[in-house]
Amino acid sequence: MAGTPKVNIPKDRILYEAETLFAKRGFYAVTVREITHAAHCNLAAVNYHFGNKQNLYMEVFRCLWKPRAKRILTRFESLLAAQKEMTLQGIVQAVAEAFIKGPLSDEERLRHFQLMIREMARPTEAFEMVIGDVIGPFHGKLVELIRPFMAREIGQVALLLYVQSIIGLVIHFNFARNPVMRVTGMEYDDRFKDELVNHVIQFSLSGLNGAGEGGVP
Amino acid sequence: MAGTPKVNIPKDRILYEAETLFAKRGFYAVTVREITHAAHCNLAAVNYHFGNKQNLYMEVFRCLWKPRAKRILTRFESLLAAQKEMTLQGIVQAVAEAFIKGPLSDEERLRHFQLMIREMARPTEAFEMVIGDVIGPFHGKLVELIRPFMAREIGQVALLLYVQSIIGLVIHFNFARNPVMRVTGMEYDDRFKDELVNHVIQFSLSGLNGAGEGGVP
DNA sequence: TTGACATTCAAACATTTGTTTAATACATAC
DNA sequence: GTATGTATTAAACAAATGTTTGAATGTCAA
Repeated sequence: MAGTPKVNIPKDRILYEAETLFAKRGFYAVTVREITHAAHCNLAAVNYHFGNKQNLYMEVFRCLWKPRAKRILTRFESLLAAQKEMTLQGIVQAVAEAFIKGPLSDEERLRHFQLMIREMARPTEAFEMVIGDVIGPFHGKLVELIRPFMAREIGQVALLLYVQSIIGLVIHFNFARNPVMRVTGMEYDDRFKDELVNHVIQFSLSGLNGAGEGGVP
Repeated sequence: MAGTPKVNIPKDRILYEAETLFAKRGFYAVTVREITHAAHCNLAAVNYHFGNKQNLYMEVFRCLWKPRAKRILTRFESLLAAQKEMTLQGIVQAVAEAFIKGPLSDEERLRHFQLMIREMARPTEAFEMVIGDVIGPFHGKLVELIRPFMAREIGQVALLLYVQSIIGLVIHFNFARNPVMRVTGMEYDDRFKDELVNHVIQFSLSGLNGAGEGGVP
């Protein structure tokens, strides 16, 4: 059952198993029968509780994905608040830690980003929510946080691209596990995730020119 | 028909339309009937020419995806060869240009990376080819190109992560068009792609600390 | 022209799919 | 205990899916 859900009413079990399967294989590759079987309930339960398969998918985003995204952002905020003074490094560090280590279990984080990537690859109704309610606001906040540290003559688009790059990095290292593990030969254990966080900070701040100067002071 | 294929024998039309649809919507969301209809041929043609749907998917990677990947890498090589002396900036510039502008049409590039991302999200038989024959070797080559420029004390894993980050950036800006366009408000036209290339170079070399110093000299 | 082969076609096939139904079980309030 | 509304179940349904079939069509050398 892969993790077992907290609550044990069938509706919640369906939501949980549906998210796991949708994340792993995508909407069309998963059948309602698979979901209900994994959730140990009757085939008709999906239509009874959620109307139809499509709506179950949306409910997964509303009830599980979005709250989880909020948890990540809350972690980001508290990491930020814990710092004595606002620095560029502190901001990037908070992003990297919240996204790469964060408040989620490893399996949960993978699920989370796989669902997100699927929406980016093929936007559905859920895309509006993902971008409008989560990524967009977070991106905006990050822009305002970073702007004061940038040289005055930097353009608005340039600033946006910097923020996009940081986000792109953490998404990449969360999502592209398979290739990353293949080419680095590393497992995604705690040690490696620490290494990833330090790397994202280093790379985002100084890029290749700062490489080899030793990680975070 | 979205672009129309070069060759006009049914087998090639099927391959072309299949790739377009698979990239856009994924394997399971696309039906054999859709493919053959788009390719203006009979339903049975897929099974006659390719045996079954699964094998058609693999043939798309073998006959269209891999050669296209090779074209990108060839462009990378020639961009590299065109430079007087090997510099860090020259290497990153060659990567960024090959991947973001490159030898492909805009639509072709999008197709290319969408298929790749789908394999990363859910590896199939094609994943072995994508990683083993294309990404892996390219990654390895990039590592060796960049290694001489790094500080001596840099670790092997750290070096791999730097290379992964560069690749991650170009993938992100190619793949995550929808969110990037949403948050930046920009279209993926030639001007913006130039801006992207310059940004990737800037960010990969100096990160945030180099931001606002003006683009490539 | 004939014969042999490759290709195309409409139709049918067997499964699988999401969804619905109608009967049953379960709970809670009166 | 009975009634009422909710939840679960097995079974059926209609539509869609990948695949197969066998006849028809085209191609080209002898």
